[in-house]
Amino acid sequence: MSAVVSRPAGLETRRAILDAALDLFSKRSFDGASTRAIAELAGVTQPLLNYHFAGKEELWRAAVDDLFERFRTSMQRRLSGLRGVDEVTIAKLMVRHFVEFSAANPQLYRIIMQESKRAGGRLDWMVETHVRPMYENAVAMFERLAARGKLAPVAPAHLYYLLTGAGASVFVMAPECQRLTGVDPFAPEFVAAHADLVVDLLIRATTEESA
Amino acid sequence: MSAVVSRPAGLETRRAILDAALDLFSKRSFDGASTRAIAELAGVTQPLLNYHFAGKEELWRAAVDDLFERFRTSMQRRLSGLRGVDEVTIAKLMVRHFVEFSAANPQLYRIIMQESKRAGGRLDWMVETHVRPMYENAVAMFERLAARGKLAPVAPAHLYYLLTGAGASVFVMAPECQRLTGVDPFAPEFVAAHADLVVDLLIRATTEESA
DNA sequence: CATTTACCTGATCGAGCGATAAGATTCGTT
DNA sequence: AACGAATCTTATCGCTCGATCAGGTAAATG
Repeated sequence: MSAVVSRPAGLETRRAILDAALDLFSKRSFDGASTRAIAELAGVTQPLLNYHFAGKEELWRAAVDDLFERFRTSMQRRLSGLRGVDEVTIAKLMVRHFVEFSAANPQLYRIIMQESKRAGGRLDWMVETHVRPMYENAVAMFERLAARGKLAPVAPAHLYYLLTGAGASVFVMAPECQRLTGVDPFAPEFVAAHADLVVDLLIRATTEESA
Repeated sequence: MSAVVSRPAGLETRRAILDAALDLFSKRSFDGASTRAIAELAGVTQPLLNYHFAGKEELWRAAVDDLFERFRTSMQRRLSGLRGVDEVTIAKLMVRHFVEFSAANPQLYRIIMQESKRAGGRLDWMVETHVRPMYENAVAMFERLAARGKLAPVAPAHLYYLLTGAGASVFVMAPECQRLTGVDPFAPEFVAAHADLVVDLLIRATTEESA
């Protein structure tokens, strides 16, 4: 029974709740993020979450929907108007965008990793609703690269987790990285260098070079 | 006030509690794993956890100690008696062992990733007690490889998170991998192939080959 | 055999959890 | 200005959490 949003104040509040929920769900996990903490961060009272969303689980789903939607649209925007461009270049752009998005929105892979550790309803829903389309895009990219000899002919499961793990882990674990190495992984130069590394690792540079 | 363990039954119970705690802490996070659930999985009653350990936090620390200790000893055993062997071969063995250990004990990187998302006392303790020594070993390995031209001269923070993320993520996220791709990442052939891939990615094969 | 002490359990505490009910308030509509 | 729906709050429910306590059982010790 999510409310019929029809006034600007309601939309703003919804937005604030979603942002707070993403922050706390991603850092503290589903169980560790209390609805009271989310409400406080959003600047509202706790029962209001149940007015805008049907319950904690549905708030989580709405927040995850919002985050994946942002990833999809940003990727589409990045790749729009590149119809004639070389496929290897497009693949590099896709990988680079994934790394950059993971740096700007570490919540995405924090939540994915959190839920992926344990079988259950939330994982099932997330995989079928959001992860599988992402995965199939990645697999199609792997196949285009393999057809051009730019990728070892390995099962896509290896490449997918290799790529996402290598590209997103630093940002997922940013507080540890900061404390362990003294380096801020969100610094623009670090993000750029990391994206370069991941691109180079995945796509063996042979002769041509782009982006 | 951890008890002075001096009878075999106590040691066995301690072991069962630690195993249950590792399983649930790693899958459900610190907050999500209730002491009652841990006790039930260990086959004991809940107040017994407070007899053997001073509280939830200290149980967590004991479990994490145990896990890192297992990693250290298994790595030492793997590398013992290799004093004269080529350093590149040793590096490959280290990376391979890391991947294989992450497959056999996904709890390690599940817990590391969980705690690394959020600054706090548990992260501080874990980094200074366990992660930093591991990291320094890795950095020393990177430097030996770079000195032989086997590694791009990149800041160790990049390489460390690249390596660990690429090597451990599949196993951390095994339930998702199973559902998403139908592949069981714990199957021996998958583990071996993944280790090969990570080794090849990190250490650019030039001419020689070993292990 | 009696005593001590390590090991373990049942009962229960206060605190925090997610959720709901009832009512106040705000704002677009007429 | 008045009405009604949308928005938000205060108070409170039942439940589970981690922790404590008093007591029971069993094994090693003298």
